[in-house]
Amino acid sequence: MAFYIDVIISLPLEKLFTYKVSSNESALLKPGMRVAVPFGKQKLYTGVVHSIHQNAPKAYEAKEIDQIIDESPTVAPTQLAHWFWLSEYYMCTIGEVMKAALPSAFLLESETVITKSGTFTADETTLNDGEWLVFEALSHQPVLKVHDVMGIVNRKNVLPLLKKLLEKGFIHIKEEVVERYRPKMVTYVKLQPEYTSEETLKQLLDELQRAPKQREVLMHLFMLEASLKRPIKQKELEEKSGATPTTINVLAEKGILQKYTQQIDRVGAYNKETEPVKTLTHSQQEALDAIKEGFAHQMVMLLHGVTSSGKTEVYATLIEKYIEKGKQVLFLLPEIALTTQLISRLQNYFGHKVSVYHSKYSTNERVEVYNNVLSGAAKAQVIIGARSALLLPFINLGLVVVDEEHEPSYKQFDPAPRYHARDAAIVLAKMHNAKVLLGSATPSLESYYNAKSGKYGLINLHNRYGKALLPEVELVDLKEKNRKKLMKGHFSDRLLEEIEIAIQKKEQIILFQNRRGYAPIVECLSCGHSPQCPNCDVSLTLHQQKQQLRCHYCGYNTPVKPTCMACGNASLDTKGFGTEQVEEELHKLFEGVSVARMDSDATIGKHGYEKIIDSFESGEVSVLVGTQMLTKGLDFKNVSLVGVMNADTLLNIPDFRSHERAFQLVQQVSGRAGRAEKRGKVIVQTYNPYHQILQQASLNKYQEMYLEQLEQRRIYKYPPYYRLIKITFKNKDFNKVNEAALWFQKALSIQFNALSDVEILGPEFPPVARIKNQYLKNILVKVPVNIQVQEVKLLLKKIGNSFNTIANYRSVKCIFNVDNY
DNA sequence: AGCACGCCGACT
DNA sequence: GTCGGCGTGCTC
Repeated sequence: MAFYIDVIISLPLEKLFTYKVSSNESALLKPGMRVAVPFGKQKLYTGVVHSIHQNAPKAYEAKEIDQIIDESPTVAPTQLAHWFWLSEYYMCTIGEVMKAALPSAFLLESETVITKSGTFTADETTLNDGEWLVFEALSHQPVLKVHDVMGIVNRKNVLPLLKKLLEKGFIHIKEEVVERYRPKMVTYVKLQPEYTSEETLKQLLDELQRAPKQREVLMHLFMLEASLKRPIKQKELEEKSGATPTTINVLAEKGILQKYTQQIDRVGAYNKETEPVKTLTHSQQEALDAIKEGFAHQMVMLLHGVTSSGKTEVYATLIEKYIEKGKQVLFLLPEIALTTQLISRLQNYFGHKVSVYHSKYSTNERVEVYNNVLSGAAKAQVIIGARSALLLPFINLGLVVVDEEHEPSYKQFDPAPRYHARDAAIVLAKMHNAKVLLGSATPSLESYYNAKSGKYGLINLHNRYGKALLPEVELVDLKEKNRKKLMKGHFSDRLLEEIEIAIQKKEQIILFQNRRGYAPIVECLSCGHSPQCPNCDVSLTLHQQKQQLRCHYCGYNTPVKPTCMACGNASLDTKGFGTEQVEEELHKLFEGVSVARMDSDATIGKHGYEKIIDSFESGEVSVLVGTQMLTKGLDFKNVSLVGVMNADTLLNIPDFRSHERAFQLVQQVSGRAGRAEKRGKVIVQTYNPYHQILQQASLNKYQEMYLEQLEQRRIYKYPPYYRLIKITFKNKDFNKVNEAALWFQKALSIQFNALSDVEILGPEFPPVARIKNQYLKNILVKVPVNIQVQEVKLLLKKIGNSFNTIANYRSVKCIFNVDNY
């Protein structure tokens, strides 16, 4: 009896691959285990077992697997099912899901290793230059990797060269699989037991009279042991005593010191005291009770709670209940780096039961969290994480909390799978029979609609915590202020007055401008030329501090020149403004007031944000200027004024959600003002003070906004009435993109003639039609909710497949983006 | 995706 | 004349 397994390989390929296994192996294997399999000519890849069966493939002879990697499954059964849902719903391959879900250390790939042939009799004169160089290199180092060879001959395509060398018998080539996860080991030092008595010790120190350095090391070791009363790391000892590793090694060799290593968790355990969750206020308790009651007959609950209403405590109390039941809890956040405050609050409550997971973690750190979740370890009972935490191997999920449910960063855009973490979490929860709590001060239209239509439960929490009042929002008409000459730079008199007041009261200020750099456009007043990115269809943004012109799409940059590059005149001007300019104007207008800037330019490194946040929190900085990232979950007690420098940039984004987003953004930034007893003040500068959305945002009229926007969505055929699938075509050749997109559109309209309710828009160029030298064109497919999207997707796939068979379009990338919002 | 096979231009 | 470019096809 022959046994076979179907295997997922982390490549963008539709199919599963079938391999032969022995009956012994088939007994050992379970779905979700990793196997190393030969794939293609020689490479070994990591595959995940999908199923074990006895159906021999008919069209080909199955290869045998190389080896079984796992003793128990790396992918949990529910997780595997969820992978398939993701790949189907978001129209990507199962391999792409696998690649996203497994930490890269789990994905072993073989590497070609080149060694010198031991018994060569070949004639060296038969070698050409490149071959000679490689051969030479091998006499200096025992092994070479393909990558090294590329460096040596300074060429990319080196495989033919290696093949020649192999044929001539100069080298050996073999494939090696390396385990990439390395447990973190730390070396400790201690005194050998025989020297621990006072007598022997004294004797020892005397003996070392003539080795002062070694003696010094020992003295420091005693001191450290006495003061710290715990094992001493070799690193610590080196630092404290100023000794080199050699000195310590000598002592170890002499049998005086003993070195030993221990495995260390990278994801540090939280070892501070925890404290009980704060007692809930009356309205918080009410909300919590309603949520619990709702969960009795509803899987998803939406908590609509104004900023500062204390949603976190409600979450925490609920989470506690699920921990007590021994369930795993997933807490999703939009962008982890900015939410250190929330994380530390939750860690404060749940201590070592909390693990954090996000994309800034190294692959080794990820492996540890992954394994902890898979084994159901206590320290990973509560997972706080961004989008990708959803892909962890939960085995016993009880609750998912999605905080700031409306945040667009929950949707993954670039590499497939292009999933929405909130939606995918709901599906995952369903598979686990778990509950989902969505929370937001400004719920997304889709979620609110689902709540209103009874698909989700809806809970309102409309009292701010304590006595805090909602801030007063004032809309300032920039048109009028300009006319009356009441502007100083980009500041209106009203904003300046309020800043003055706040500074005098020693209160803090946040200014919001959703654009980085100094100015988005540099323009020559003589000839009208403005510097463009050579790789993208955008103007270069001026960054005054770095004296650079930068492209925000591809990272291209060039030094600022004092004169126009086209006509040579020194008549350069800027258009528009960014955070840098706001910062600069502030310095001029308020001398001696400390200003900090928070945007992705100012926050380099893993802890860049924290530094800025800390200095603002401590009161060191009085004014914080920043982009989007300011709106996310930051709580500052002493902020009394929030200024939105220019709200129009939010309204003019060409997207069907721009109004909803503008409302959310104004509301969210407003929420930063006046958290404690003081009533905050928000100044929104705009050229359209009578714009509905700004009016609604300033008066806190969510309901009104919701109904109005919903009506717009109905009229213009957008979610929640229609589902959207965006198809993007991408190629470096402008004409090819055009032709390909047009072909696809034609094929679509033929297919959907019968189902005339499906709408096809485009092909159209996006606002930025070329990025990194790739031209882009989009087709938007709108599917009314009464039509099965699944069928539409199948049709799209079919068209996509025939598209790929057309030689001329083959090089054009065709990307499906389901729910592209 | 990656990699091999296969057919055309710029160098010895 | 070869080396090496990238278009085409396949991977169990």
